[in-house]
Amino acid sequence: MALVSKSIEEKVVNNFKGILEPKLIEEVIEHGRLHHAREGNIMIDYGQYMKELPLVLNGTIKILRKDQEGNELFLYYLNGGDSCAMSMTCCVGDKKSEIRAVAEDDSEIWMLPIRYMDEWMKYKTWQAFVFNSYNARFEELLNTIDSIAFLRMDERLWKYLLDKKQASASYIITKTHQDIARELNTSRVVISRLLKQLERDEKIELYRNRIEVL
DNA sequence: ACATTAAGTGATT
DNA sequence: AATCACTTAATGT
Repeated sequence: MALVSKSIEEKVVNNFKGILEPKLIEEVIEHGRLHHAREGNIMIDYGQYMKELPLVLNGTIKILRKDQEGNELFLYYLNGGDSCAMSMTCCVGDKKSEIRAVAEDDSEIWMLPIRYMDEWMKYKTWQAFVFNSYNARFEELLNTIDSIAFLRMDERLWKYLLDKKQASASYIITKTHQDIARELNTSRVVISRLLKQLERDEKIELYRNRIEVL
């Protein structure tokens, strides 16, 4: 236990020091377990009950929801140091998940049994963490809503590329036009055309299965 | 060499 | 912005 978990503990500490008080971090380490998600793994699915609260250590988790017609709609990304506000509500209210969480890259997640959600409210830093998680997600959601409601597709696409670049900390995005089209709920042809235009504007470079943001 | 899949494009709505 | 119909390019077998 000692040798193997040492580095894992360090990861937890690194992600949450300054956010959670030392005493609480000890508890977080003691009661959680490491979950290693491979790229493409569905971690939480629609209608599933939440029994653990995920704290993302590294990697990127993509949060999606399904609309009436069954189209998948991208909501936001979770990165290291983030938690999922949706699962916080679900835990407290014993509700089913409204969202699907998919690992965008290989990711490490620290899973905490939900019963500690309540117990740890005695920690001021935990209260703040929960509150801030809500706030951050809420703001991201507003941004996403704005972009759907008010931005034209070319702006949405550009924003998507920048988001994606940010989330993966890389200029290279390995996705097909079809993949992107699905996430933005449009057709591949439209994405191809807009990407071509972005390339003409020298904002990106296009290759097969790969886009480089300049 | 051939098949399959990704991407590019004009025309139409 | 969506769809169709078709072409071209890249990749796998």
